[in-house]
Amino acid sequence: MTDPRRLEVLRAIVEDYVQSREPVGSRALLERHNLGVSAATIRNDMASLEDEGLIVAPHTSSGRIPTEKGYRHFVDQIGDVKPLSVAERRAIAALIEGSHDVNEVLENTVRLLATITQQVALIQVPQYSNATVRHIELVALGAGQTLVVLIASSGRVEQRVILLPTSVGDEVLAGLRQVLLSVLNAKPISDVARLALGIPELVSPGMAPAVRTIAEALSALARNSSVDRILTAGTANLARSNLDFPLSITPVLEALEEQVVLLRLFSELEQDAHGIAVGIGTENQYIALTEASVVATGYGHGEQAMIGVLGPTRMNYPTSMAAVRAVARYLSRILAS
Amino acid sequence: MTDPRRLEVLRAIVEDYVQSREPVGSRALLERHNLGVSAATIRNDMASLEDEGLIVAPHTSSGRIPTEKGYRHFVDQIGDVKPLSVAERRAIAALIEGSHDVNEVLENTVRLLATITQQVALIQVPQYSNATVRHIELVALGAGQTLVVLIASSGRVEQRVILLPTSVGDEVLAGLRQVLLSVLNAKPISDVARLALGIPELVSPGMAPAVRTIAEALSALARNSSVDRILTAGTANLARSNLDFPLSITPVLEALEEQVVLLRLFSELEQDAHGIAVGIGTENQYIALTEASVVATGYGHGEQAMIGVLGPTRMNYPTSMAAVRAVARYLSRILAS
DNA sequence: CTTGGCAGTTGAACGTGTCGAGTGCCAATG
DNA sequence: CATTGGCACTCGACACGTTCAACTGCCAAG
Repeated sequence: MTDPRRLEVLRAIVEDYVQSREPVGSRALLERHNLGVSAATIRNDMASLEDEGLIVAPHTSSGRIPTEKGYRHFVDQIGDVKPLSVAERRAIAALIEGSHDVNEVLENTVRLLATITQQVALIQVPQYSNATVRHIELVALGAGQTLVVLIASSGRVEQRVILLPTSVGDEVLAGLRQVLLSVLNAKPISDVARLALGIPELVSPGMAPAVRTIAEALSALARNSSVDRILTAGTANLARSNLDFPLSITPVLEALEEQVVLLRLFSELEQDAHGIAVGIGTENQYIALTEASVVATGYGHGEQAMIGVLGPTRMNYPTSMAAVRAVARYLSRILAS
Repeated sequence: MTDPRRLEVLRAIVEDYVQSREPVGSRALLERHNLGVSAATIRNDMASLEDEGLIVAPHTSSGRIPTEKGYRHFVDQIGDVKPLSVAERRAIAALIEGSHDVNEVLENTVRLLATITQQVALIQVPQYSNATVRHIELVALGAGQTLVVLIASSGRVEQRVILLPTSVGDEVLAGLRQVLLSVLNAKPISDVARLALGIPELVSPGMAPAVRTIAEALSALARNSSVDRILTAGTANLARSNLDFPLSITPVLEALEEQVVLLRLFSELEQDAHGIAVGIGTENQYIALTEASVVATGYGHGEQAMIGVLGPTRMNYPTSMAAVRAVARYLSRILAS
């Protein structure tokens, strides 16, 4: 399958089908693209493409639509990703730079990506595996309830309210904080759970139960802090492509509410030569997403996290790839500054 | 309209239509409910109900379906809200009690409510308007970046990373923290913005610019902290009731992504005698939600925040009301402990 | 006020015929 | 040997007509 004209025909079929959502026949193809050959020749090429499983005819006498394999060939064939329009790039710059907090940047970014691609956008909150403990705070809330705050060097803040077995005052908490910090400060987050175990032995026996409770909370927070999260935006766009999900968009919406599924989805993708990963239909392992495609790429320091869009298999891949890549680049730049 | 039989007929029509999604005729009604009268009598009653605008016939010769006004009568007519099943109540107790953090409780609760009602669930994060400043933390992140953390007595934690005009070390930050706390500690969150303005004058002129930046960040955090948020769950359930939204579920999904809309939706509801608020169709001001209904109730101290479900106008009101009320009660109990 | 019956209405379902788009194949051609 | 024009054939979409079942509304009788 190296015949350049056949590749061209495949490309034309994908483009037309993506736009019209209707099977495309040989004649219609001729009208919209000047391929320099007659309809009959196209038909022969189409027959070959069908033999190779790249396109398929829904019914005996109707136009062809691309198969997953066809989309895959189409995507692999894309030489260079076209840049975004000036207006789009300006919108990206304006919105991203207008945010303060890291979280705010991510939220605005994912909404923006959803808007420009008209699809569901996903962004993984960056994980700093080498983050260390920057600070620990204990705050008495009254009635024995205490707020435990763990601040990581990455800027991530985790909090939890716990109930201490013995009620303690602010000054005691301040002392405890010193003990905790002496052991944990500047230590890797990943070591917190282990180190926290030994802390109760450092204090007076009377305080040990309270400290044990706090240590457990810190372990949980540290674990939490190293758990990935994924933000989504534009789920409403899914409903618009209702017709593209033969059965229903329900399973897709359900999958979008399951962080675990999305994380696995991202982790299973492999980036191609352009640094963009595309998962088409059943290439995505998760059953609910076998009718969907994902376009994603890494961003940030060492591409530690991913950003991407999710839509129907019949999606405009070039546009999505361009948007995802452009947004990821801007985002990386902002985060690095 | 005080004829008890007619009310009974209305109730039967609503129940049947909610279950079958099909216009209900006089004969079908007789088969499913023993009303003690003949079909002809029912027909007369139906004619009266139609005159009053409580039901309507989609086409000349077809069964009747309830109008919004009909649903409203139906809901108002509900005498007592039936309790949940033992299994359901056990599930609520288990899930809610298994959470640590306040936020975790809310997240689990809203997911649970979505599951048992098979609808979209919404929960407003409680607002403590009388919350005070419990703690302020400044953490140097390097490269002049500083993390500002504001902890409220409500347990809410707001954070933001800022860029200081002059780079300052940890020990200086500790001093600044003392100054900030001396002014703001235990003050109402609502006063932070005003009080923070005067702080730069309390420090040496050299530090003033840095402190001004911090003060601005604190103002923003305080403002943020008194902004309501709404968590949602079960959006996938919307897709299942696709047929109940004549046009499309797109506008509804869009509305669900807009916090402002949801807040206004909640704020416009009025609770009835049972303490449950029901907004039916166009009773909801927001255009995208005029085909939807909301069932909600307050929870927590003084019913400061609301929890509820959103679904098609053709929803099972008694079940939804029961679930919302039960979940709200459990939640209030947990939060109070 | 209720009831049985009857005429009238109407959307849904189904079968039929036509139309257009598209394919596959084949012989002819450069 | 790839390409081309032509032709027969297939099949879904659409429009149309018919039938069917479910209702309603009304009326006269109980």
